[in-house]
Amino acid sequence: MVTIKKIAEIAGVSRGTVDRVLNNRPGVNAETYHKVKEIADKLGYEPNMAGQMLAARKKKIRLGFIVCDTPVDLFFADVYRAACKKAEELKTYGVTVHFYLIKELSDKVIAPLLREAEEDDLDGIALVPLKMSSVQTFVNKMNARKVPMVFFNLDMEDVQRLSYVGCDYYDSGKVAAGLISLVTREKGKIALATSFDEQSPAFRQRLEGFIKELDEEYPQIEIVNRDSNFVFQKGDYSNILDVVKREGHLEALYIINPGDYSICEEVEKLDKERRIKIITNDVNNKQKSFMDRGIISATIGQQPEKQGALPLQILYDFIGLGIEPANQYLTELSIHIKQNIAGKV
Amino acid sequence: MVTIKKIAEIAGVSRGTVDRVLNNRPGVNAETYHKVKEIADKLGYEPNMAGQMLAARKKKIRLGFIVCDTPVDLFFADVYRAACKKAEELKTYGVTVHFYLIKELSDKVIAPLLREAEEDDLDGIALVPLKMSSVQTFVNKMNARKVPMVFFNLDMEDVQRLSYVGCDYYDSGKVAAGLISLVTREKGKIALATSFDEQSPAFRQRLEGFIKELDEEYPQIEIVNRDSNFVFQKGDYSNILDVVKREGHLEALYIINPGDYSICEEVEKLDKERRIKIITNDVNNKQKSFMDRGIISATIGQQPEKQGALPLQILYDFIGLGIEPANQYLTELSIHIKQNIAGKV
DNA sequence: TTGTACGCGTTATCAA
DNA sequence: TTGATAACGCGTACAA
Repeated sequence: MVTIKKIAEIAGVSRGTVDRVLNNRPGVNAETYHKVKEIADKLGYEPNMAGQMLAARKKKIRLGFIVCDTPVDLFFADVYRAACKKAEELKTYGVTVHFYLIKELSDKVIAPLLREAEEDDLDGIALVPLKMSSVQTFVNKMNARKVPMVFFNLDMEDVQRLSYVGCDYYDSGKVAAGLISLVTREKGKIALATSFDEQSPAFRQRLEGFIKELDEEYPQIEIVNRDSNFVFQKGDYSNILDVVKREGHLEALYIINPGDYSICEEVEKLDKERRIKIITNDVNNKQKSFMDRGIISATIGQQPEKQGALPLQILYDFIGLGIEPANQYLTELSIHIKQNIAGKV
Repeated sequence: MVTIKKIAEIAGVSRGTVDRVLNNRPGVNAETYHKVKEIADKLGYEPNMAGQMLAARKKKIRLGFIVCDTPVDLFFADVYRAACKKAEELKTYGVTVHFYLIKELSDKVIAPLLREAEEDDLDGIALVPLKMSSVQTFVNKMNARKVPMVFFNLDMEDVQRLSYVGCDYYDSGKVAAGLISLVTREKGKIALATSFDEQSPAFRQRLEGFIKELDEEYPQIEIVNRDSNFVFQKGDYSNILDVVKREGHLEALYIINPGDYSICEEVEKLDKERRIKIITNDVNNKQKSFMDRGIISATIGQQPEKQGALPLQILYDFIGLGIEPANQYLTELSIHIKQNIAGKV
């Protein structure tokens, strides 16, 4: 194994010099720089993680994790849990993680929380870049301060960020289309439904991928409400139920953003013979019970554990160990049915 | 954070003594032992991994990884690849991994390979406990020598082993039943097919889980060849094809152990209208192409990467860091369709 | 510009 | 039975 010490011996310089070269720190003669660099490259130097971690403890890295924490956001509850676990693990390496819990999705509630985060002078931040003015302002400020940020669950263009951890929503829609093709045997009428979330463009991307895949691969499947009437308001599913009633033989329903999932029960009441197969997103206890009862047929997960843990790991690796992350880490679009959901919730 | 040094200070002894106590090494006065132990417990001492890893390099741990490597075993090719990657990673910690590649599944070929492994005097071994005399003998010998072993892909009862990494085949069969219920809309005729593998009881367990779940949850689905005629011989699919021909309207086919997958093409030739939905196991390039062509509808994966990497990690953690593993680590039964298979192969 | 020395936490070895 | 010390690889503060 190639160590700094070994390189120093071969190059005939001190360990300090080699360290300066490898970490691109100033104060090295150009000639020695090249000599050392060459040897290191040739021997294939890779810093030893154990040593790095041990040394990194002195840095006392402070990270922030901003996430919503409301009874209805079951997905983010899982994310939060995973982040807590990772935070505990990182303690050993001298890292402290500050959590900022969003209790309500309004600028009024979020703004003071983010002000707090600003003042805490963090070394790195993980957050969902919601399309809200308070969040946008915060992101811009942190960018100006050069504080590294990792986005999770949602990406944002035209903004400097270290990395993104989350799913590809367009592909998620395509997977939904594939599932619809399975349960319909590639033909028949189906419908769409979603709640509207102005803070996130995710459902639009899912919709796009879904329609694209269905049109291209399964032309015999007809979406009865593809251009209108698929968005329901919180608690009021009348327009969706009307569609279900109007169409005699609906084979399946893709619920993109189910809200609190009660729409599933409403649809089932209209569908005594259990003809309509419901496909939806994410995995949680409420869904699990609906699956057990045969109300939901399949669901598409997006690894909340990874979305909680990886951003913190990325920030630590970058700040503590100098490891550049990839531009994005896409979570797997896992398919869950009644039989393989047990261990997930 | 609680360190050995801190405990030593509080207890008024040296670090060496604390180390002896924490690692249950002999040569400590009973009284000091209890005093130190108590303090460590009270403060909740957790060994620092970075420190341990740094120190563990001196042990020069030697691990063995025994796996089959033939053109037809696509699943184990993925396992092997993952193990190689993990071995590379472990090099940093002073671990060398010796690979023993089984080129043919016969005692004649395997016996000398395992003899080699015996002589290499390994500190720990990862292998599939095949039901073959050469393997059984080897396992017993290693057990007598108290060499820790981790089994992957297949577990074995009545044998001391450190841990098992692989799927639950019974549950795998249940997931297959769930998929069959999806593609059939819970009714109609389906058929079974599998190649026979005497070295592994896996397909029997899958079969059991499949039938159990189908009988209990989906009584309207009929397995036309549930008691006979579902095992095909290598390259000869006549009995299965006869079943397909005989039954006019087969909705689906569950191929448990597909062999080289060519059976899928044969079935498709008989099924011009693409009525029969094929469900099978594992994920690889051959399958992917069949999925793209619509020949296979869905497949159930069992995380070959995890089966390759985790056994080595477990052995290192145990031998190098003294971390006791769980009794088993079940891999996820992931469902793959055309749309979410891209990144997997 | 370069070298030296210490500390991080754990383990092993040698001395007492 | 115990203590002291060196070593692992890295980062950095300080000295030259």
